[in-house]
Amino acid sequence: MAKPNLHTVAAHAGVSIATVSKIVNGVRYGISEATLEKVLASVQELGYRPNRAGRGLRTLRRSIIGMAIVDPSPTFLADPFTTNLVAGLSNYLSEQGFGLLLHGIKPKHVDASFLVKENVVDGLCLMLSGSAQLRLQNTRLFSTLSHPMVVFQDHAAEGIPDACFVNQDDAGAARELARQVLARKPRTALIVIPDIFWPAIELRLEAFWQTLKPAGVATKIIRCDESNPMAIARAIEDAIERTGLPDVIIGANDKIAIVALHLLEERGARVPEDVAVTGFNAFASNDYAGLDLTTARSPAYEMGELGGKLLLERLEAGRFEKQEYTLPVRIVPGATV
Amino acid sequence: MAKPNLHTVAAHAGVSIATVSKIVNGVRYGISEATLEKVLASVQELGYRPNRAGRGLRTLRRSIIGMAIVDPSPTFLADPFTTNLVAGLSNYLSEQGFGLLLHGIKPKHVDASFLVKENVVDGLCLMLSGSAQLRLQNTRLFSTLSHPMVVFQDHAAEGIPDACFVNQDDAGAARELARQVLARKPRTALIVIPDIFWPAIELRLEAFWQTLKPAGVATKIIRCDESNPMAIARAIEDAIERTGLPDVIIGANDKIAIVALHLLEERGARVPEDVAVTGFNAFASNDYAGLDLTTARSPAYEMGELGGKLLLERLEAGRFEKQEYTLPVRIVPGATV
DNA sequence: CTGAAAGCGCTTACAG
DNA sequence: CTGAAAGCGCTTACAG
Repeated sequence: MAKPNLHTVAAHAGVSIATVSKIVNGVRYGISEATLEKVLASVQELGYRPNRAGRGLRTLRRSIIGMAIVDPSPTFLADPFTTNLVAGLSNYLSEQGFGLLLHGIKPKHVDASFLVKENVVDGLCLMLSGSAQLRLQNTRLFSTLSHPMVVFQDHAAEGIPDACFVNQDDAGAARELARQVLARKPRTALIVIPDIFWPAIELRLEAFWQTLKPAGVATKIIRCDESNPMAIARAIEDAIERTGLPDVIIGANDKIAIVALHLLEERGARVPEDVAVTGFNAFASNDYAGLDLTTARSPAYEMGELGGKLLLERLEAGRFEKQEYTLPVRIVPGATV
Repeated sequence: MAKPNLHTVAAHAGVSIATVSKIVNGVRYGISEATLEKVLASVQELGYRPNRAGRGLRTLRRSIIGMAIVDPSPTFLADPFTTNLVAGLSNYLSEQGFGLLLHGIKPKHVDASFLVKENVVDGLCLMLSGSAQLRLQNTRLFSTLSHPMVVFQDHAAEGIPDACFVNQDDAGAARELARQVLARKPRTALIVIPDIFWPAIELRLEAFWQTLKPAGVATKIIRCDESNPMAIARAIEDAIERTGLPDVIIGANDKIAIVALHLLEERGARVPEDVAVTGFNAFASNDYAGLDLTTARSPAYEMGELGGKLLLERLEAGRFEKQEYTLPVRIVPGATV
């Protein structure tokens, strides 16, 4: 049996499609009680559900927001930051009757995405990995689509109109963590970051560096494949072999810090007496490690909600009020510094 | 500047909209070389992107699949099982030019979801928590929408037409884990499961029980809020207080097993000599714990891909070929049994 | 090889 | 209070 449409319902109730349309859309003025009841009964009986393609065509609004996550990994949702952000965004949009079209895209294939090639959404949310240059290039590409955009974890750039940037205060929290570390008067520090470029990581790195350097701390930076705990451990081991045990190990995120803690335990180094350790972007999922890590808690879920809110307000108002928002990141004092 | 449509492009190229439509859709027969070039140039120059609402209305196909995750938690994406499944599904659909509309729904609010109230998608993927009765009720509700459905981690039921069920072999893997545990000749076992109802958990529980019971193992089952490591630890502590240290602790998933391992270490119990421990649904994200846990690796990503494939084949063929698929779950031998 | 025309399901300004 | 009609952007069978 074919799906009922406005005509089916109108015929069943003995009224015009215009009347059914009004009632289905909640218009109640200028509708007689009798008609209302008849139509509502028919809708119920036939199981009518409005086809969004029809409404979308008529109103040129589809009530769908696209979320493009540009990430080289197929498990682009693996990171709890992404997961929490998407959950916050999706829940907010759902409450407002909007759908979230989720799309993980490889950095090299952005132009092949149907979000780019076709006109499917009312607005776009973006989260991009890659070097600043590649990110800018991809952001420009998305911006040619003339959809309002909310970009997460990146900073405003020239020539990106109708966009709003939503960040967490990576630099501020990294500075604060570094300051706490400095209280231990370290002489050497090892900063461990992922080999994939993420803008937030670069910001943290910069803030760590700018705080430790002037204090005279000899700081070394190493990169590793953070999707693999073995690779993280090997990278840290290597660094220790070469330059000895540092006074501090700063993980660019909690995963890295957790691997560092296990490795230090194996080597019999005391934390924080011999080596202090910090993480970043704490999420509930890390609590299972049972480690009392000094770290910073990410407001990823709230960022998702805020991004959704800003995008829907933009759709309403015709423009973004502010170009950039930065959410505070709370330091989680632990036992590792 | 308004978005270009078929008319804009047709006017620019000096042809009819029918011709532009054909060319944009890749039709190449019966099109002269000159026309092809002219139109392609106009498309390029104007930055034309077909509006899916228009095509969708005409073809009654929207190339969008809905994924409904019925979960009481707002962070419905927190579990790595869900995350991997969604990534596999989303990637498969993207490759085929389909979009994934993601929607986390509270069990009590299913009928308020726009996936239910409106006609937005070509097909539906479902993942449901809750008691068997509540799940069946919600599955029935979704099935009244007459969309083809792929249901993950649940079993075929009466009165759900046009649906296909995709599972992992929870029972088989649980039986195998229990058998390995039995090799240690345990007399007592503690099974720890989440207090939220998930069908997969029930299946594992049943399989553990059916394997341990006939072997004469005194088996106790406790429930806990697995979203909170403290709550897990407290529940296990309580059980140990009451009935002493069991010979085996069986976690319904890896999170629970990891908390159990930390707790046993604190108590000075040796693993596996004093207490053997098993987990379930291992994912890369758990490797960071640095524990060599005996567990089972979930094919969640592959389940997502398979679900997407089955749904698109169903759209093509008009019906599902098989009603149920069960993917194997590989045991990961560790050092905790 | 090309285009005119019908129609997918819906909303809305307007006439009655 | 109700409905006829136009039109959103597109595809497709058909005529030329």
